[in-house]
Amino acid sequence: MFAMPELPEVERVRVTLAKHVIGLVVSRVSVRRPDVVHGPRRRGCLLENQTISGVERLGKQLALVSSNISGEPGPCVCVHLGMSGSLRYLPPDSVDSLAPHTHVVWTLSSPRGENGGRIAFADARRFGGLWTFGSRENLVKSRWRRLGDDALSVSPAVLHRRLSATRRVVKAALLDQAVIAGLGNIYVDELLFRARIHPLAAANQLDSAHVQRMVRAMRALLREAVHNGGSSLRNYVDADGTSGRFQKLHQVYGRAGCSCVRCRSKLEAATVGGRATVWCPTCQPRRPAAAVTTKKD
DNA sequence: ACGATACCCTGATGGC
DNA sequence: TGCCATCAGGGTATCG
Repeated sequence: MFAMPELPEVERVRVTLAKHVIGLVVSRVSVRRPDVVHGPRRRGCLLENQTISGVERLGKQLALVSSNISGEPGPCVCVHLGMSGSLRYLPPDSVDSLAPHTHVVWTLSSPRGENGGRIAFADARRFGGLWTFGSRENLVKSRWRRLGDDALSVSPAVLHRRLSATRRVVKAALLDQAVIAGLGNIYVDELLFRARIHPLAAANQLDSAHVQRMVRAMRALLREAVHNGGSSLRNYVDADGTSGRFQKLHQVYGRAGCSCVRCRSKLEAATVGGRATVWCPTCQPRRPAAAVTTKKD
């Protein structure tokens, strides 16, 4: 348990960072730990002398998108925060020394050359990293092509199709970023609880009503989490250094053995898909379809 | 094709 | 107080 940035936390970083850096020029890049940077390393690949034109997100991954001085598309850096990564904006007047494990620092200036502050990428465990691309299009065509649709915008039909194609248990499938992008251990447990689906239910046994319920619960959950600044379990902060509050609203994650907020049953726990998993045995029946309809058995 | 497992890595935690 | 084993987890790789 550390920062664990999932979709809501990464979205907060995206918004808070974009607010400060769009339109600024990268005047210098300092790579303090070269092994966190993957992909081409030619000059400019880390956005030197480029203007930051956008900060995008797909699932848990971010992209700093640039354009050159004439506004033509420039290189692009994909940022994955992994378990413990952070991307902070440090304003021009900031006197704070860099956080421990800061691996890359972008120094920014306004188009007129005034001090524009800095962006700092830090990642203690180094499960995250940076990937360079010649253009945004290259990122989307290669690395991001391997990801499923974003959890905030996936349609029930698409998710249903993806889930129907795997015999894994639903929790394992939802954690797979190629199935759906953005969910991690916390939000999968929370959304399955809200949708009243057992984490060990077979993904390909869910009917369209289940998936529809799941998508509805997922959107509501993720939006609430974003609006609450995400979940800060140890030290997650957004680009401004602000912590989230959503951890106080978790209904099952981290509550193994506690009573269900809905029915007071004792929450159960097990390892599923290699991850600690908590659910309510009453609210989340093992066979969602059978629970109401089946008479004989 | 899938599950199980190991690995990467560091900091927080609990036991002694 | 201090040491040490344990745990946490996103993603990838490997084996069965």
